[in-house]
Amino acid sequence: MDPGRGEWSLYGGFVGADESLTDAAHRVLKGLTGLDKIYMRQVGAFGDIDRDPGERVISVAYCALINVKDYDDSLREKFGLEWVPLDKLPKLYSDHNTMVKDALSMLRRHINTEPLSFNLLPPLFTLTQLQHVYEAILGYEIDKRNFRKRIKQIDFIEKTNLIDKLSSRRGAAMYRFNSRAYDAAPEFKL
Amino acid sequence: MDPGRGEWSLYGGFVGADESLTDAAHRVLKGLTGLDKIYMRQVGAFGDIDRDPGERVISVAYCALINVKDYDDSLREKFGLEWVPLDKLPKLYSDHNTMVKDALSMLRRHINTEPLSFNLLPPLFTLTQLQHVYEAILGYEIDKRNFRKRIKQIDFIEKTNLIDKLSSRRGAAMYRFNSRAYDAAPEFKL
DNA sequence: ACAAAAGTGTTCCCGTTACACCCATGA
DNA sequence: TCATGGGTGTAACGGGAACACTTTTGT
Repeated sequence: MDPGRGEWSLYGGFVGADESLTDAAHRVLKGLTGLDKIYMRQVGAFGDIDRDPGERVISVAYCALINVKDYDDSLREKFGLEWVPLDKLPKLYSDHNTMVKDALSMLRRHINTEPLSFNLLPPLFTLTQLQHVYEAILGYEIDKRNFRKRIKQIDFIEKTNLIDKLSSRRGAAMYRFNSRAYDAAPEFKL
Repeated sequence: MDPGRGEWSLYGGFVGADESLTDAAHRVLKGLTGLDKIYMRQVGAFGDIDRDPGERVISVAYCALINVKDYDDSLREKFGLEWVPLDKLPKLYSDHNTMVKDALSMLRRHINTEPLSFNLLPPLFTLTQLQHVYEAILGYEIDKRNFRKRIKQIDFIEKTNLIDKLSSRRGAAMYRFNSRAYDAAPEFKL
């Protein structure tokens, strides 16, 4: 968002006396996007003295994954927010660039350990869509055959009988994240 | 430490209005141990509402590596502290067990990426000592030959001509961490 | 017919692991 | 001489990366 300080910044809020950090993060996110029950992880606490020229502020950054498709754009305009591609990220206010950097490396570290990707996809998705999510998060391209080989080994990504005819002439099989199978399996490694 | 609540807890302190989180962590550690310029990393912020039954407290946990040999034991008694082996760690106050767990997994994740180990060793050390540090942090035993093979590839761990005659009859070559070489090398991976 | 995306196996390479014996020395 | 820890090489394995062509169908 643009708070009028001459630099863009991440959106934030204050923690209420009777809510946890996690609750506060979800509250802020919900107010901003209308979305709830979302993948969200703490990035870390930022506590340099002069991070905010006004008063002393300690911030705890959180990282959430939301699908822009689910997002009500009128909220964006209402709050003066902009979506920015990571490779076009400008210099941000204070230490916010560090927050983004830390969040991103956390995402990359977790993508093979936690079912992140499904927060960015509709309930039914094609393997190509899933691969695009991986490539977006990792920042490089993946070999299609190797990727599909890996996915096939994961038992909580289920193939359905449905065919998506929108994205290609031939049609692509649609897959589904089976959260029941995921919860049952103690072995992570996506 | 034992704050008299009936449960052991980690040691903490409050952040001053004119010091950063990092500075506060170092200050507390120094007051407690006399040690400074120590490897220290933030573990995370802990913000549940009822973590402290008294008043609302948000804690930011830090993890430091200190060599007990460097530690003045009179400080320990003065503050009522105890060193506890991880496998004997009791149930701690509030969410402090989570802090320890998170700190440990962070250490394990970083041991191959950052020169952690040297904070736990004297300036000159034998390969067996270094291996013991690895085993202590990772929590399992490592094959001696494979370990030494890996270490040999690392150019910022230097063999010296000095021989340690204390730990064995035969004597073991002593090694040194070359911080100059480390800073010069952009490739991490210890 | 052709354009556009879906789908499919094999080979190679490299890093990790497993594994056992001789050496030097002080007591 | 023997007990103690120091020091060394090789073979098997497995996961990851590279790589190209056929299929389906709407236009």
